[in-house]
Amino acid sequence: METAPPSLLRRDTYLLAKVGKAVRARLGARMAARQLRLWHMAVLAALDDFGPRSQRQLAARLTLHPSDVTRVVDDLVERGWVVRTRDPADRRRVSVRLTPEGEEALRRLEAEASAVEDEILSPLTPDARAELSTALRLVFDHLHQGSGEDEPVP
Amino acid sequence: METAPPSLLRRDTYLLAKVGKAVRARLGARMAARQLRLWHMAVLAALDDFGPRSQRQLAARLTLHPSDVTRVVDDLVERGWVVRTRDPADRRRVSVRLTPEGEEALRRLEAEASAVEDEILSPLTPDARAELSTALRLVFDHLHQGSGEDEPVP
DNA sequence: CCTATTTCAGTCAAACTGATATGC
DNA sequence: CGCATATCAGTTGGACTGAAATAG
Repeated sequence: METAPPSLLRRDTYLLAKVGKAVRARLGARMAARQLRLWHMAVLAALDDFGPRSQRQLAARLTLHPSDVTRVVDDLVERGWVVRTRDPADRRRVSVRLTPEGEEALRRLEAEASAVEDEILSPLTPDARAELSTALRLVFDHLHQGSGEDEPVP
Repeated sequence: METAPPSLLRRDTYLLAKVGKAVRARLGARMAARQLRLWHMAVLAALDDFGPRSQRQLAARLTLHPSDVTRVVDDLVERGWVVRTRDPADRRRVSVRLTPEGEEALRRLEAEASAVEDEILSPLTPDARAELSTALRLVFDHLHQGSGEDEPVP
């Protein structure tokens, strides 16, 4: 491959954007091989972590639009990986619950994610990889605090 | 904001994808305020680094589709930031050259990129930031070697 | 009445595909 | 003729918007 412009290669913004995109592309390709997308795994993971949730809550947790949660859950229901039930306490809400088959599917998808992770991060020593991990987590957490120019902090 | 599923937060793939997306979104928003997109800056940077190039070469350097290079260069010509000339040696090629105004524009865009970089990476110490930078570069370079299953290497 | 949740239909930009015209 | 380059038109999947239907 022709090398990219050096002035861009020196920019962490460029590298972060490109590496992030590559991660999405590689994991996305593995999901696509199973006729799935990344959001399917995210929804399964959320249900596994949090237990049954309404679609509205899933949307908030995953920063996914509610109208898209509907479609993703449609697919998961069709595969028998989750079940929808009306919440009796508040019949507007649709509670989504993971099935045992859904758990198994999630385990397989997590193995794919681990494989991509190992592949992408293979040039790093274990130490460097651990430091990258903590740095990314710091940066990620910072994104969702009032730090940006958009949200005021109480 | 509601916190994301812990099992995803532990994944470097998730963090990389999300941070990368945030970088693109923030820088993209600043570019949009100038009626530009990220590719406009990338093309300017490539011309500044490499000197005049054909559109085909720009596409290869930036991993951008040739048909999209045409449109991006259209915009840049309209602003007087680049000029198109037929290559006399091979009249199929369109040589694109940066103008002085284009250089000035690039300097301004680079300042925006630096601002986003500082904002995003602000939770890191200078040492941690330097290590992140080298780690990202290692990972990025590794992406474009035969390691992936997608790209054949000549 | 007003708000919350889900769902559906439509929009919009980004990335890619295909076809064409031109020149090597 | 084959192949490369640039351009144009069209397609596709992702993320968002707006409105309707139902329930609190």
